[in-house]
Amino acid sequence: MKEITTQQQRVLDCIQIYINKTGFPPTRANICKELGFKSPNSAETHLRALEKKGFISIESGTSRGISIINSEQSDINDGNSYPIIGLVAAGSPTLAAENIENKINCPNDFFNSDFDYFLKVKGLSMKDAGIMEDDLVAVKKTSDVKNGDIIIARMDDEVTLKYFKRISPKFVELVAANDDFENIKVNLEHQNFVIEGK
Amino acid sequence: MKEITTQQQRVLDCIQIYINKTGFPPTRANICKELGFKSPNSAETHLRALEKKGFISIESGTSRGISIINSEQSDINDGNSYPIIGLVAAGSPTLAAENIENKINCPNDFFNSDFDYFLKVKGLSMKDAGIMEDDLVAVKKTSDVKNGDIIIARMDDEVTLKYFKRISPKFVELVAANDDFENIKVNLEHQNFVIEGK
DNA sequence: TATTATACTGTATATATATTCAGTATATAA
DNA sequence: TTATATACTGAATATATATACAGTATAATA
Repeated sequence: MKEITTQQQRVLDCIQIYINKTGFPPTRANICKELGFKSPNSAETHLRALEKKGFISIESGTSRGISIINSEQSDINDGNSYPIIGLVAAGSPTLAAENIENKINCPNDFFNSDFDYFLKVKGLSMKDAGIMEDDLVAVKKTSDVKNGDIIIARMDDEVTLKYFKRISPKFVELVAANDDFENIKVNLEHQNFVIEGK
Repeated sequence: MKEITTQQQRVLDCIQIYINKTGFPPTRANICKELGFKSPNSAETHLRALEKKGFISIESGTSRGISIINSEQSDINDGNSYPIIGLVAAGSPTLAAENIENKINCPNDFFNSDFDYFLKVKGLSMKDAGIMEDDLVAVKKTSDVKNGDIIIARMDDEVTLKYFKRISPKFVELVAANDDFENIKVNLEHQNFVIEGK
């Protein structure tokens, strides 16, 4: 996705607003009126540029045949959509937009409601807790965890989903809910997150 | 909102599907092609009827100027949205549209994927299984259950969420995951459903 | 019985709309 | 310096599209 100019952004916003307001995309003339252009070709060239850069797609020969490609771009978080994040590879920043696989739309008064995003599970270390590969877990960003919580733990550059067990003020054990996996004892120099299960 | 005929419903569905697929509403000709009509006026008259009944609004003189008024009404299950159903009152039909509280939108390749709807939990009888009040459980319509499954059971006019335990070919015990609740032994004259967790 | 709503085919047409062509101007990159 | 991208005006045109008009037929109302 290439850079977008301020004018192109205005046109893109205009399209989104028009769709939100009317239910269907604008014509070239509509865009001109909204943004004060005096020639339909002004809109046309902007649309071509936006299409070339991948922000919209234009159905040729079709009136109002504009559709916005990446809805994430124009996504205002209204509290009902949560990002789904794949378990990231070594060292990657967790919440960088690149790792967002998808968005899930939830009425936010359901579930226990207090979570920030979904995480897609890789591996079967939590099998016996009913959490399987590719399941989604609702994750809340926090470091306030207690024994028995299922947590997302990051150690150096590895991310895992385990039960939390504090052994001493300085040591913590991460317990897998699958006998095939070993438990891990760790010192305390990592971030971690609480979780609500699938 | 007046009654809708089956043909008008087909047209309404067609509009919704077209919008989902393309991002903009169909023309009269588009509708004709989708539904096999041979005259644009067939679509036109249905659109007028739908407008008169309040299902859509039509912007006069505007190409593709159709917008659907109550998006709940025209909801086709495209595989990505599941109804959320409140625990119904005594004896009510479970899947009647009236009981659908809301819809949740999920990419259907997530979760264990094989379920039909969400059910909102009332009461705390499954507390110790991590299922709290107002949680959503993913429910699959089936009667093929085995011991240890968490099931939705209907007995006469009561709906409950319990562990399933078969005692004998004729008797079944419903076990609550909360010591404050009593287990229930039942004979076999009820429907039941399997479940996937919170 | 007459009327109204539904459910179409078929034709015709005014106009809404996309889209091209011809310019002007500015800034940035090769 | 010669492109290339951006950012417009203004006019022209082919066509996509809404929409009216003329029919036919069936079922439900009044």
